[in-house]
Amino acid sequence: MRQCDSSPTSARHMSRYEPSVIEPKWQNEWETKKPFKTPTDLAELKKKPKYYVLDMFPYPSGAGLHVGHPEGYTATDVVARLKRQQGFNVLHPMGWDAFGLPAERAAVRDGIHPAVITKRNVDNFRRQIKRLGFSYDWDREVDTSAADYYRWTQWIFLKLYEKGLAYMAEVPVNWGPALGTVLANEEVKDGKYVETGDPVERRLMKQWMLKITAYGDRLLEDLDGLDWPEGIKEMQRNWIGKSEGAEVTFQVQGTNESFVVFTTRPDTLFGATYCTLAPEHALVAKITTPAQKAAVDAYVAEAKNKSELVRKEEAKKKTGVFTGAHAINPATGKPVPVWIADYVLASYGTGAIMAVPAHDVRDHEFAKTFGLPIIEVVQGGKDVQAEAFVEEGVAVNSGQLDGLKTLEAKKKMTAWLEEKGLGKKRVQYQLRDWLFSRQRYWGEPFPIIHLEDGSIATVPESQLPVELPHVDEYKPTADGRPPLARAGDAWLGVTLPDGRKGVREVNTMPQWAGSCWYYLRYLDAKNGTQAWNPEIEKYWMPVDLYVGGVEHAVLHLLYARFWHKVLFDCGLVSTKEPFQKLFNQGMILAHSYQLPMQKYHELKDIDDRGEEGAFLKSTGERVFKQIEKMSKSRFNVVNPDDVINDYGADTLRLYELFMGPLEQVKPWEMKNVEGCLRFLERVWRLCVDEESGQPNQKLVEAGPESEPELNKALHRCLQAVERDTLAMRFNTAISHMMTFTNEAMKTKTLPKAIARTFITVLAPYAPHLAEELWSRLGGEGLVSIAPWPKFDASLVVDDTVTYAVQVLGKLRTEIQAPINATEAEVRAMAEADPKMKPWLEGKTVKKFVFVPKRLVNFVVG
RNA sequence: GCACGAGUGGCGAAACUGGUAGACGCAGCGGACUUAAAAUCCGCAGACCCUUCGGUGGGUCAUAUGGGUUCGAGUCCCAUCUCGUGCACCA
Repeated sequence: MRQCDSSPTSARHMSRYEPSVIEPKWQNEWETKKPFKTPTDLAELKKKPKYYVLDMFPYPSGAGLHVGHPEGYTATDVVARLKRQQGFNVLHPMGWDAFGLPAERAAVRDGIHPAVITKRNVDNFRRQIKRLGFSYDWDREVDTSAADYYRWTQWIFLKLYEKGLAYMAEVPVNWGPALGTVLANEEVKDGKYVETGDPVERRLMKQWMLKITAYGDRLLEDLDGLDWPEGIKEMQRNWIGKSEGAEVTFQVQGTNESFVVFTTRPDTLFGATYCTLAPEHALVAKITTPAQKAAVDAYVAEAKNKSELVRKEEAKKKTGVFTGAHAINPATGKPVPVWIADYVLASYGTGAIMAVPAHDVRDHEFAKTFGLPIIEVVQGGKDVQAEAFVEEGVAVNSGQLDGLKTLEAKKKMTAWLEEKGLGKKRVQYQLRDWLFSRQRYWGEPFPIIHLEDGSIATVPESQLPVELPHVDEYKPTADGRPPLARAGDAWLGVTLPDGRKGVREVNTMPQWAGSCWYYLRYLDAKNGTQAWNPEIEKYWMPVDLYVGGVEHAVLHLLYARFWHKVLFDCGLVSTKEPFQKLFNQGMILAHSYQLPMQKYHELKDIDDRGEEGAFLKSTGERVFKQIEKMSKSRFNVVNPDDVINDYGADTLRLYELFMGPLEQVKPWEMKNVEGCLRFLERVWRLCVDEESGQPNQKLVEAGPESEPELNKALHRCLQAVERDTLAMRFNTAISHMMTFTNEAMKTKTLPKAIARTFITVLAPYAPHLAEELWSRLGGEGLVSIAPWPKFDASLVVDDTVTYAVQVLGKLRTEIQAPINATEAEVRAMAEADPKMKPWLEGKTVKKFVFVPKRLVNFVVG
């Protein structure tokens, strides 16, 4: 840790680099002069090109920030500052995803209103974030739990409802009888509530659903035009899970009953030797023969009770029971047995499959287990009795399909099925409709009224918001209705203008709702009459750069895209996609110290002797040192407040980015933070004489050409920083600034023009230090909005370059050659080099490789 | 099991479309300044071997492992191992 000379009498003290003095000073200056305030006037805006840089806004938890949060925020801030200096109107806002479960739990526990808890947390988050000196336009701050925000969330819900995309359905939810409430999936493990161990059951409840499946195709197709990491796009594609195939109807032998299966391989219908229904399938009870009833009932009951864990463990072995019934294979006309098995999922497809053991791994295992026939219908594999052949091939044993390749066989069979009325083409998605209601207090109320006659009325737009009512407690009611049911009749009861009476919806929306459109509210955050002004929306959208954690790869990004497309269809936004470029930062890990018995210890209790190992100070016991995700329970959370107290915000910002590539997972090393501080101190000393506090005597009023070599280094630095920053390679951008500083240390004089230009370049990364030096060096106004310097292309190239001279690909010597030397000239120089003599003497050069400005290679015989 | 990503000095990492591997920083070592230390400044630094009075000169091996393509591979291809992340019988 840094040793500070705190003696007030020391002259040095007053003139050394003191982040704790200059950082609040400049933050104050920015706060009052508002250089980062983005114009709201459209005419004003249109004078400049736009750039919208967005951070995924945080959920303000009670724990406060850890150093992982500001990693992405620092990256976007550097880009925002650079773009601003380059003359763009930059939109760079911050806000709070403020509804959510933790605040509600705390409210139930302590009897405090969740709004109070949330405000406390937001205030703390804002304070911590402000200490890093980010250039947010704080006048656009949004809070999803504020009534003037969720008013518009409700308004968008009405749009969804009007388009028929919101509907109510009976769906299974996690019901905790002991708590009288519905639980989130994350609160349930092994069929028990994680906190108390009370059992949780699946129960059907009437819930609001959003028809995201109606947008499945567009959500899939429009991924192609986005500048997103390929991995994230792939995860979304898998999540949507589009597969094309056919539905086939099977008649149950000797009855009027039939069932429909979904298959992606209609070409293998001739090989379907049995069918399998999910245990939950409605037909199971009807077709089971009396002889099999006991066994089937037992299996169904067991499957119902099987916990997730048990099913995972048993995933390898196939279980199932014969129903006693047979179905007719429509292709062969022959009866095949109908089984039930829990490897068939009720929730996917039709809950029934035709089993083709020869060409499906799972069906093959099942057939082997129960001795069912395996018939090859696609040629190309090995022995299908031993192993399923799942690839494409040529149809055999398939009547009219014989000899066709898989693709044609699929088409022909589908056409045949359609012609005979036995089936049809079908596209199946894994994507399900979105369960959109929660039985919670701390969320957006639905603008919905349930009328006495059972119909649904919406609250008119003019009467929004439907505000959260006051309730005596934030728990469900005694009879298990959501907390909003505790609100009095004054809130619950509604009489429409036409005299009809009804009751308000008591469910609330999920946390995702607010985050689905916050990027639009930032555009026009103060608008009291519209969610946003359409002209302003046209100017700013789409988001040019969106940075956040990979954990939101699927849900948040898919839900937001869905809403955006609906808004697009309503003519309310001008782009079909909200986020043009997406970048995921990697997680920051930290060392943790753990005794063999799993107990974690804080760093302050540890004696870390490096290679020797780490030991517990109190007992001398050896502890394991490991690198893990930061978490409270591992005692390895690094708080940015502490880092700022010890090193300053500029050092923290720099280290966040210098650690390594932004997208990579990497460990926090306190030791390396010091290196960043040292760099900033060097920059300080370059400009300020620590003895006197006056500008360093090295600084001269001369022009940049008085130190030509340094000027070249400056322009090289300029070029590299601009290029690397815009490519989001911040770590190398910083290293180039370090290299320039090292050069500047060596020269006799430092022309002020050079120093000022360098400070302008440093400004996006270490803005407080840059402002202070800028003002001390007589810069005009704030460096944060000073124009970005242009590098001189003629200065970044040397007149001579170093050529590597290789023989058979191995480096033998180096030579200097003029930048535009010809191949023949360079070859002659290389051959003339005395060091080359032993390598070339008596050899014939079979080939000569010349790579301009880089190397030559003699291929000798 | 499947999908995706990643393996480079003691450590975090650089290396543009195949072209001098290890920039920059941390830790380390030597020197200067100092009564001394810290800080600072200057310098050294992949491993091994030969050579030299020497801080000289030179060579070999090195980017997880084994092959391949190429004048030339950290980078491209094949196989294997390890780690991380996501998904979990999706018909």
